[in-house]
Amino acid sequence: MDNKIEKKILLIDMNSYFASVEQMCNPALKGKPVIVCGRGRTVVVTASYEAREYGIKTGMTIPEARKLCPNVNIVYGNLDKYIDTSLKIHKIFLDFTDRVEVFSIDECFIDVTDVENYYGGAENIALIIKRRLKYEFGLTCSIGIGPNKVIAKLAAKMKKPDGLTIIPQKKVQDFLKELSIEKMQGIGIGKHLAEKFKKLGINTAADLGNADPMMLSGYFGILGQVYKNIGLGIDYTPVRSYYDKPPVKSVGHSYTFPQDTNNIEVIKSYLLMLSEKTGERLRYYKMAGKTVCIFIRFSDFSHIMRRNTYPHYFNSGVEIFKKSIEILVKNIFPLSKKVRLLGVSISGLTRITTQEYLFEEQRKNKKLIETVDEINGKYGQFTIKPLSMKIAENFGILKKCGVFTTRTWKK
DNA sequence: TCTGGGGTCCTAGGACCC
DNA sequence: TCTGGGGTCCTAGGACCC
Repeated sequence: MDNKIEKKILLIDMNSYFASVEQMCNPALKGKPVIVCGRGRTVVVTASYEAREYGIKTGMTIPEARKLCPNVNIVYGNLDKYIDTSLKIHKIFLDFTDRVEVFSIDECFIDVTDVENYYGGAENIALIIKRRLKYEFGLTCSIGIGPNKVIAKLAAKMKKPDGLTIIPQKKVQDFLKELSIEKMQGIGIGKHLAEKFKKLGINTAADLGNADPMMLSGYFGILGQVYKNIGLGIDYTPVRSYYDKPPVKSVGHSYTFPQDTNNIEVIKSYLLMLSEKTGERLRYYKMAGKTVCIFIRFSDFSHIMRRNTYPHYFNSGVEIFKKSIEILVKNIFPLSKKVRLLGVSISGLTRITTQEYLFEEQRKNKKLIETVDEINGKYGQFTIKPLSMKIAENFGILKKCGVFTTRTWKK
């Protein structure tokens, strides 16, 4: 790169975000062990730092968490609330620059290179952000500052909660020398890869940077060079503007049954529900797709994925459902094992305008679908629902398991 | 009361066309 | 009148992220 100015990139990582938002909304939970989870057969999605002190971690089952801390407060997650809070938090970042890239619901990169001088430097910006988050939301975050996104991300992980870690360019090499390969999770080097690297004698980030490129490309193909760059602390990917969002590539929903099942009628009913949810969200995004993918996890945790691409685009729940059934009948039925989880997703997406409802049936249904979406958007998902979904309800398990939670797709 | 749900990207291999 | 190669699209599956 011929750019000689050292970039100043922040990664803001909200600490135990979902649990902290719950504590902020309900003062009775403050200072107490809290876990946020879904309904049904679920796991801990986020644990507050008080809960972590008992050894509770993300991904644990609820009974496991209870065993470690019998008095743990269990909260059912409310994604809308977390999204709304996120959007408000982003406004703080946008006060400095629009170079704010949303990395996930609780993480943002901010490139302050061009504006840091107005605020007394990047570190000062980080301190202002921390103060405002604490004062305006009662939330803490860990911030990493580095010359690129990879280093900023790694730096943010150094101190949690409420940390601030700065790694300027001149300190990068020392930092990488100390960094074990397991601590590089979150930047594309997961558990499997870390193990593979260790077998090759690569134990630190610096080892990865010094590894023979031919050897790396022999094992990992074109990704070899990518890994080497990570090990060298090199990363040229820019921080995108907040207003320049990459297009959605796929949309889908999945559901774990309360009990494993091989009842075809039950499976079909849930498939319809998942298809409707997927269609509703596609329409919210003003998109349509032509590839339908069915994912099934069996009771023994093996899985199967089958997809099919169709010649035209569609976004109605019923159409997604019909295609899904086709795929099931052709590729998956008869079932050899009971089904644990069922997922539907649609890809091969395109943006659509009103005129692009190409097919007669879709055009006829368009008004009806729009009306139903409007009512469901106002009064909650599945206020109006297809008759056949009643089948699943008759099994008395849909409502119990929170399938009918209201979800609107703001942003 | 063992193991969620939402995504992205990459690869290998096959079909098909020129 | 034998045989290859490039390009593109598609599918299945895996690794990875939060």
